[in-house]
Amino acid sequence: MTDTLRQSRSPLYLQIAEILRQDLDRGVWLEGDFLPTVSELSAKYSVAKITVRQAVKILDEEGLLKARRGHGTSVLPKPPVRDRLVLGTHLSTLTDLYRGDKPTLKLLEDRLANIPGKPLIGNLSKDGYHLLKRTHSRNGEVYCVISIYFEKQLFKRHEDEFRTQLALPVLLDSCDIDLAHARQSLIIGKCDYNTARLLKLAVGDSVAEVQRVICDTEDQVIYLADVIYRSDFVSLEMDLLA
Amino acid sequence: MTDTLRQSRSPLYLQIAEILRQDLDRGVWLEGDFLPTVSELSAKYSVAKITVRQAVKILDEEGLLKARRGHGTSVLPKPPVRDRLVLGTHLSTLTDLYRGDKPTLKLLEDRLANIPGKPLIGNLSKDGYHLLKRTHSRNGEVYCVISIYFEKQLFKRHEDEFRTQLALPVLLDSCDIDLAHARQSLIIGKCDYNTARLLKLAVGDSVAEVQRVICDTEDQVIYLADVIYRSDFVSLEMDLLA
DNA sequence: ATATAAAGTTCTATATATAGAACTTTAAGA
DNA sequence: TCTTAAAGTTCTATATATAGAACTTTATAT
Repeated sequence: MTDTLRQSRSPLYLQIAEILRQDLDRGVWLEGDFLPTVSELSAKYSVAKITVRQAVKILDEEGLLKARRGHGTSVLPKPPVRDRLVLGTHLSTLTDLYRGDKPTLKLLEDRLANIPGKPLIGNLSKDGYHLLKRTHSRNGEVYCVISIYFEKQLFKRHEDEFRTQLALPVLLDSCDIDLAHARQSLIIGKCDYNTARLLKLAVGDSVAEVQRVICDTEDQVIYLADVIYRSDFVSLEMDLLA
Repeated sequence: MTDTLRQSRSPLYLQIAEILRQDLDRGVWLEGDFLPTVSELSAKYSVAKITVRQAVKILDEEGLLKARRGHGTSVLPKPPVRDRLVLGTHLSTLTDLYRGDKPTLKLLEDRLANIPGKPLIGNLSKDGYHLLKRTHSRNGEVYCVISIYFEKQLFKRHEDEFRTQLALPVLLDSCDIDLAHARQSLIIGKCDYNTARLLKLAVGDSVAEVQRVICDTEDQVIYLADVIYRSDFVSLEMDLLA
């Protein structure tokens, strides 16, 4: 049971920690149970006891386990699970996501900019775009970095609202904005250095990279958001027969 | 520029490699360009030259760069990008995904089983379920592990087809199957040991955990699939105004 | 042929990861 | 109080990660 573990460049103790974390999560052991001893785990995974001990130490530090000499390693009560953000699959549900619980916004960039790359749909405005880049936090935790490109004229008409509120509710609630097409994409990527700093992650940790594009009736992009979410914060759910 | 890097438990050289890989991917350097020298990168990231050299070696091994003494480190042509699987957001598009390019199936388990946990929607059949667990491969690469639970009576009626073909096309094309509700969820998780072996990943690597549930008109679950995709294989795209 | 530039190696050094064994400390039961 | 069980420490050991410096090798320009 070591081929896969030893082929990885990740330290063994981190992998063992992850295996144990997942076993805990899926209920292999319940609160109050004892894990197999360090010696047993060492034999099971064919690694040194110090390696298991280091792994257990991490989980101890995370509040999942309690190791005590002369006693064993016991399972602590599961910490309350932070709810995941359910990314809506319709503009209205996506927008509703924020009505109840507005995150804390922190502005990072506020300037004229061109949309990088090719959008999912639509054509780019010749007037250019206004970029607001900011982080969203909830309970003190930064959970996403969002770069929003507003079509310049649109931005001018709603500047005060866009600067102070979440963008999608503003877009949907404004009578003078004609939304004709909207698409969203998601891929799973890896955190880069700048995003790692903002999201309190390590470089290479997984993130959800989401792009949302909204076009008017002339198929012009009026809103484009590139969002990097911490992967542990998001989930998606959708009706396959809608 | 080292706080974030040194707070991680991941070896520095792996993080530097990831930073460089992402810079390459986003076009900071193009084919034929030279990277900054090992000394320059060492200074930039405040790490030893041997650390940078190890990072560059990984990218050299991946075919992204070519380091030559007396010359520098040049950028090689990007390897062809493997297309991501676009996970449909409607049953029909999801099913069409497979019509054109059937993956290679490898059976892992084939037995009576109960659906673990609570499904997204619907009620569980008292008759129980038949489980087929298998891997899907494309071009020799295993890209997902899928556990499909078929309602027992349904399975009996279509056993030969379910055993040899992809399940969703069978479900949709059969006249005697009444699909009333279908939902899909996705979260981003981490690879466990068993899945790591099957998907040729390391424990802890990111994966997409998808559940699809289909119910009949009596709100009974007739099909439930738990799928673990390699995160680099999947993408989602959806119409937000559908 | 020579000089310069840059990767790569060797050296000395410390820190961390991992291994196995022996020993110590703590906890709990008899 | 004693015994047993299990975590934790210390020891010896090797491997790997990381650091800085000096040196070597290779490639290229002059």
